[in-house]
Parts: sequence; structure tokens; C-alpha cells
Amino acid sequence: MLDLAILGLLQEREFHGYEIRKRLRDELGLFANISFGSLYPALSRLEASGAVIGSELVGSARRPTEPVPATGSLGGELAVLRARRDGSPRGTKRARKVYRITEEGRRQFEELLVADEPAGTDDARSFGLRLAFARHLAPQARLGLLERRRAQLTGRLAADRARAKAGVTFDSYTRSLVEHSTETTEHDISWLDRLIESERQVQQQPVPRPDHHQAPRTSGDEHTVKGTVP
Amino acid sequence: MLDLAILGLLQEREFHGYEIRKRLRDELGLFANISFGSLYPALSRLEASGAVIGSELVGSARRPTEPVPATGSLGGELAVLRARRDGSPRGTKRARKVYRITEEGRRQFEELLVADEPAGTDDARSFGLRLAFARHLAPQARLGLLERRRAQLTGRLAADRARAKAGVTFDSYTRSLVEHSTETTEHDISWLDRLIESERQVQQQPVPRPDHHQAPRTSGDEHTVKGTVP
DNA sequence: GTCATCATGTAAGCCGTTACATGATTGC
DNA sequence: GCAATCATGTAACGGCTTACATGATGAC
Repeated sequence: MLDLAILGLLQEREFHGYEIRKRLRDELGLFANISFGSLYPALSRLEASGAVIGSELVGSARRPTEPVPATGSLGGELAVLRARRDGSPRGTKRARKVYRITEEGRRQFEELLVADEPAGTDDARSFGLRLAFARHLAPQARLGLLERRRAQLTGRLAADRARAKAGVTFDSYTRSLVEHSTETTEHDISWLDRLIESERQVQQQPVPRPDHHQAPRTSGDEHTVKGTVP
Repeated sequence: MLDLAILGLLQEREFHGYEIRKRLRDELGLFANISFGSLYPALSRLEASGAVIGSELVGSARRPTEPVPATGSLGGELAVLRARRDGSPRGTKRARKVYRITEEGRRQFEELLVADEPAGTDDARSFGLRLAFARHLAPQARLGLLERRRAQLTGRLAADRARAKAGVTFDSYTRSLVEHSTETTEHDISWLDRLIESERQVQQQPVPRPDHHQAPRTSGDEHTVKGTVP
């Protein structure tokens, strides 16, 4: 799941580890607080697998265009390590390693988006993460994502209802719990239905039965999100 | 969390491992499908810590009263191991190890119910589990449980709203996700509020301002669930 | 006679966590 | 000068998973 999140973020632009954590924490809110102890190793793994390329930079947040002037006789790597000691006056932060995604990474990303997570993962969180990156998916894959989630939820709803019926022996707390779970699942499903419907509306340009009013112009693509394949 | 679930179940009556899994799966639905690979070790741990006592039984599901007649010269443990080979005609299943909770186990249970889970655990699931066993808690502790959960949720709601405000750059999918999350959290909170209110109503017998109509009889305990301490 | 369910366990692995180690930059 | 934040990493451990090993009982 972490790999998916990282690749999804990097799809947008380059990031270094610390930034990734921040983004995940206060923008998506899906990983409450991903730890560095799992983030950095994940980045290394992704780099080893060719999904991302990391380059160490002496980054100036204020003047990111300046191309790291090598001071004197220092080799590239040493220059990075000693960046703090060179003469650069201000704006220089500690050497950061920025990662950008590769073609292989994009491939892995799409693979991860359709693969089902190992059992034991939080379904809701996993789906939320995928949805947050759904714009990078082809319209069909996107619909598939929504529909698989819907099927999952209707399954849960059935289980909840069976439980409510079978559990006549439940105490009031457990009964309330099951009821609330049922309601929440119903709410989730109707939300999904709205998403699915609006998704279908955007996608129904291709093969519309020869219609009279509101003729579809050209092969209609103005709603499709950039970067997706037809 | 597993320990809590096990102890909670055993509070009700004796169980053997296989039964515990079943109960957790299709009654509570909180652990979709707890695996034996984690269940049996957990039981061993609990036994080692004195929280439960396990006794191997050659159980007859149909005639549970029959007191395991030792056949001839076999020692107790061997009798269990060879139970399938002895002359018992029918109704005998494979040797099962049934566990019952001890006083120490009840102590640990109460401790676990108030302790906060290690980070990374699914809050909702954890709370659901606790609520399912809330009847075993003292009224005050129960209220505390509900209120701590409420605080947790209002925190999340604030975060969700901040996210909705800050995330003007979100695409429609992410926006919808954040919106839905906000709604769900609101729904959860109002559910909790109802629970809290009804909890207070049941508990407000002790120190009611000298009231006129509907005088509280004796020290009023008819709503309090059996097994809880005042 | 063979398949589903009952029943218990061990071993290896995954994916996350906290704790530890190290150091620069910025603001008060 | 000191604390907060930025920045990257390693090591140990926790809790759950699957896969493996083993076997009885009951239904068709």
C-alpha cells in the first residue's frame, strides 16, 4: 500500500522522502502518520526495482534553478556530503534525495492499482488511496475500481444484515454496533453509486445510440482527465 | 487486539480455539477471518500469562455431561491422544482444548479495554470490539470509552474539514473522498452522541437532584447489566 | 471413497511500528 | 544558546498473514 501511495504522489511531480510523508499526512489523511522507518526503506526498494530514480541534491528551496556549483577539488558525492561546509551563503538545506518516477514505475503503479491488497489490509483505506489517484487511471480501469469496491460493500452489507437477523442474543451495544455498521455501509454504497453514475456520464461519449438532441461533438474528450489513455 | 477479543468472548463462557474463530468471524464480523496462525499462539500466550486455563477434552458435542471415562490403564493425557481409538461409540469429536478465563484474565481484560492500542491499529475496529464487550465494563468506564472515541472522532472531523478547506487543488475524486469522509465522521459522532445520551440516562439514578415525579426506587440498578461493579 | 468441516498447531514472511543515530537550518 | 523543524537512515520488534503438517468425523 505504501508503494502505491508513493508512486501515486510521484506521478504528480518529484518529491523527497520527508515531503512525501508530509503530503500523505496532512493532505490525504489516509496514512495518519507514516513512519520514516518504513518510508525510506520503501523508497530504496522502489529505487532498486527501477520504479523510481533518486538523486541526491543540495537543494536550495529559494533558488532551485542554481545548478550546484562544485567547489574546487571535491568529487560530486563528497561535494554533496560537505555541502553544508562549502561557501554557499544561504537558502541551502541539508542534502535531500529527490525521487522521480520512471516508466517502469508507472507500469508498477497501474499494476498496484488493480491488484488486490494482501488480506488484512484496511479495505476502506486501500480504496481511498486508490480513489485519490484514480485520475491517473484509464476510464475503464477507474470504473472497474469503483465497481469492485461496490461489490465488496454489498457483500459486507449482506453479512451485516445476516448478523442483525441471527444476532437476537446480542446485547444492546452489539446490536447498536451492527445497526450502525449497516447504515454506514448503505451510505458508502449510495456514495459509490453517485460516483459510478457520474463516471458513466463522462464516459458515455464513445458509443451513444444515435441520439437527436445534444449531439455529441467529435469523439468527445473534453471531460476526460489529462494523462489517461482512451 | 486479538487478546482483547479472546478474553471478551471467554467472559461469556468456555470456548475452544476453533469456536472462537467462528464467533469472531460470523457474529461480530470485526475480524473478517482471524487466522489460526495467530489465534492458537495467542491462546498459548494467554495461558502462559495466567489469563486463561486450557484443558484438553475429548468432547462429545451431543452428550457434554458424560465425564470422559478413562479406558483401562491409559493415563489421562494418553487417553486424550488416543481418544479416537478407544471404544467410545459416537458423538466424540477430536480432542479439543477448551479455555476458560481466570480472575487474572478478567483483570487483563479490563486493562486492555481502557489501554490505547499500539499506533497503526484500525481505530474503528478497535472501538467496535470494545463496544461489543462494553457490557462487561463498569458504567463509568463505559462512558469513558464512548467519550474517548467521541474526542477521537471530533479530532478527525477537524482534520477532514481543514483538508477540505486547504485542498483547493484536489481533483474531483479526492474532493469527493474528503467530503464523504467528513459526512461519515459526522454520522459516527451523532451515533455516538445517542449512545452517550442513553448511557447517561441509565446511569443517572445515583445522585438525582431530589425529584418529584417518578421517584427512583431504592438505589436503582435494574438497568445495570449483570456482572458489572458499581 | 472422497469431500467438507472440525480441530490444533508450527514456520516463514510482510508490513508496519518505535527507538536509536546523526546532523543542518531557522526562529526566538 | 536552545528548541523546532528539516532531513535521512538503521535495528529491533509486533501482530498479523499464508503455507505447511496432521489427523478425525460426518455426509453423500
